[in-house]
Amino acid sequence: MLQQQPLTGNGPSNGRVLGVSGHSGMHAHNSVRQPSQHRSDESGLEGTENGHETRRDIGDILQQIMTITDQSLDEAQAKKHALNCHRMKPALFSVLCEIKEKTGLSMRNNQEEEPQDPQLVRLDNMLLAEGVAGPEKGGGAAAAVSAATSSGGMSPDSSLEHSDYKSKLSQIRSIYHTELEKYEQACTEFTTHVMNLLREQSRTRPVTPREIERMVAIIHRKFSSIQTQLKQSTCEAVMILRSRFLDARRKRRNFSKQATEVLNEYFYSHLSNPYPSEEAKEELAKQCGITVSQVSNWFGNKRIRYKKNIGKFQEEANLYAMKTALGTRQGDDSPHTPNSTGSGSFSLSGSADMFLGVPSVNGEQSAYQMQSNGNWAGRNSPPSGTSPHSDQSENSD
DNA sequence: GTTGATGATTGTGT
DNA sequence: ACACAATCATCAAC
Repeated sequence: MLQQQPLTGNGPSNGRVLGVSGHSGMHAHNSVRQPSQHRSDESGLEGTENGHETRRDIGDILQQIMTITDQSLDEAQAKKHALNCHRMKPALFSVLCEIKEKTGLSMRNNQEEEPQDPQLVRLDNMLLAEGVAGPEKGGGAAAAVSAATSSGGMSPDSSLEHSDYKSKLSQIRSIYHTELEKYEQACTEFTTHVMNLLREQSRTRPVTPREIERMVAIIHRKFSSIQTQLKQSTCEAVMILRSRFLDARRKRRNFSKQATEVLNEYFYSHLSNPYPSEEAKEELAKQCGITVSQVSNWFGNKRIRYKKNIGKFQEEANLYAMKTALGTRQGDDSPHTPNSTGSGSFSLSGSADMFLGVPSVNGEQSAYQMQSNGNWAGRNSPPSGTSPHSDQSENSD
């Protein structure tokens, strides 16, 4: 790039070689003019000096630029001013522009506007959904809470947990916003600083608006990657919080005694085919104050556990069979039962009654409720269509 | 603290 | 989509 010119050590008298007025360029080590050269043969760019002279002149300027950082602030400022006023400056500037154009093109190809990072979009969406990002006091948190608890019955202390959750969430939220603000502020400050620098530099070297733009974009990219990290850790914090407070599995609540009773009554009174239809599930859910999916879960668990250890459930089965039998004889004293036993074309005859007189504990007696393969009889028929609640008067009141 | 009960989740099969 | 089976995580009694 820059070829160092041989220094002649000719002394301060050559200081005005740059044609710089006043005090600048007076130092010996900056004077590179050869004594053998005559000013008269100068031609070249301005047409007043010859080629040799011009080249050396350029060399002088470049040399001065190179050494400008070694000088004191005042000296450097003075030199800068001198350089700006130098007659060669426009020419040098245009050369620099040309070089820049060439290198700039290759750089530009490398980094055209990249598509938005999908991960960042996901993070943003999540933070928005959780109520961390987005408008203040948004319904996000509440929505998240309700979404998380929709699968389970609202327990009495749920509101207390929610307030705890909310306070923790808002804590995260405020930290997130503070940090974000800090980053943004730092980004703005740094951008301004860099832009000022570039503007300053544009006096001595070509700095295109596009270059400034690119520099700003680079800065923003860097800062946004930091912001992404912030978002990521915020998301993690929210997830942990959620799992801690809202995971239904963690906050399992036993169903009320009454609800369990209703479910058990249905189960044992439909033991031959304990697969409630969708409507029956809805009805049971309503009666128990739980969701349909909880009813499904309960029946799923009950079937499997009953099947695994019929003996253990024998007593319970007898109890509910008795209840059901009593209920049918004396009228319905258990208003919550699906009450399918009354005209049970299918249920009672095949289930509840039998328990009253089948004491065998090892479970073999139940083979006639279940098929030999362990499946319930009727399981293969369409579950909902053949549901034993066909005759039940669900809206008994 | 241990243990059995229980509601929920997950993976698999149909 | 639903059921089953295994498993997890919590509750509740001791």
